[in-house]
Amino acid sequence: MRSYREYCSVAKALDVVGDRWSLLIVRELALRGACRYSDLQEGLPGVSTNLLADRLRELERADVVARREPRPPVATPVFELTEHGRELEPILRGLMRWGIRYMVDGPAPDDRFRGRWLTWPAETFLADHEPDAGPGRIELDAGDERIAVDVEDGRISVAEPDATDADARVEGTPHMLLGLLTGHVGIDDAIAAGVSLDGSRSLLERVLPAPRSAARSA
Amino acid sequence: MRSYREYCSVAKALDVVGDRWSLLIVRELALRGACRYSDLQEGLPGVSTNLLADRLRELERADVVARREPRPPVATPVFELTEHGRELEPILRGLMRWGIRYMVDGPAPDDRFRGRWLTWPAETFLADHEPDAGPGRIELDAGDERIAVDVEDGRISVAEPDATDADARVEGTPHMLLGLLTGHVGIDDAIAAGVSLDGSRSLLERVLPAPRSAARSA
DNA sequence: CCGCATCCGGGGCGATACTG
DNA sequence: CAGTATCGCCCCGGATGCGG
Repeated sequence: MRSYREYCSVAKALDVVGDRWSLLIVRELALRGACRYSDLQEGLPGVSTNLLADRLRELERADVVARREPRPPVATPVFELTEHGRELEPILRGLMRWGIRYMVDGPAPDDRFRGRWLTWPAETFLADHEPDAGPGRIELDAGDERIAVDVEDGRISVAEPDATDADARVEGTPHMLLGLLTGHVGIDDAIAAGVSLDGSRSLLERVLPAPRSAARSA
Repeated sequence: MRSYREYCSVAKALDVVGDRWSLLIVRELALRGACRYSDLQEGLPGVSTNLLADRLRELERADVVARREPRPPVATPVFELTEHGRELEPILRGLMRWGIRYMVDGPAPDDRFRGRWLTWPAETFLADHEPDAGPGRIELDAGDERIAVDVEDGRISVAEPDATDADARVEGTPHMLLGLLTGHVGIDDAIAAGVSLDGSRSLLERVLPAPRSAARSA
């Protein structure tokens, strides 16, 4: 991008990450950790391949992204955030929270979705309201890929689902799952709208936020 | 801007404020409060008039900016942030802090500057290290416009300079003033580099951060 | 197959001129 | 003062090619 040519720190930051796709590339690297070029493509539906290569180069030059060439057995380079790049995460989480209002009405007809994008909403909006109730795991399944929400000692963390079987499994559309996480949809309304809940309902109730104005129960 | 068409809250936020100049317009409105079209032009050197008009329209549609038409005696419309728009301020402050690293080497030859852009750095990096020492005011003058830093009861706030005369006045290049605020330049080095300090040096020392690695004293 | 580089078409962007 | 109008240009997007 052309520089704003302003001696202002906000403008300088945007000179570096204000380009189209740049912050979404950082989002993907922050959510995935180190990953390959094709992983980034999968997590950034809509990006064109030349743009992705261009941005990665620019971000590498600006010390936001580092490219590692693995040892000979593995041939494909791996991209990851530098420490400086990782410092963008709170800003991205801020944008996530700010943008929630544009999500509550559901996706546009041709919006793409990846389950991983629920990670920050889960960590932001969920809370353990019964810290003494012991650990538990909730699996969220929005169709394409699942995430695991771990609840323990008053803390919420998100992991990739592994062999560990969850105490509760919630399956539904991205719109409904996000509505549950943000409190815009209550459990009963979600189930009425097609969400399926297997396992411990009480574990889910333990972490969900209090319903917001738009969420009425039947 | 074209939508990213991703059902992700970060992407949706960038659909709204990811356009070129959009976040800088929000910066200017956050720093100034309600102001006129020409005020925005003055605070956004480099923006073209059609872009500014376009962005203001888009931001108004997205409920980030509100346009008020004053009563007949005053004929010119006034722009201000909505409540939703004001919620971008912590994000902009985060970008400011993140971008500081691109400022420490000084401005590019053709960078523009406005004194108001020192407001957030002052509020971020200064601190009252002697909360019981009584109130004081420091005026920062980078040539084009001044800002007043008020120190009182352990708190730092920035105001526009008025008739109140300051206890200390610091005058110098934007680069040197920012270096002082961030701790990259010590007082003595700043003075040696051409910064002029009138009034209470101790008041300045009371609020400046501890020098960072790059700041050596002579 | 993965990781890009190249090649256009279209539109966002930048600079200037102009008008109520 | 507050924009609108116009016109290039270059960035972006989509498709394709191609070497390792």
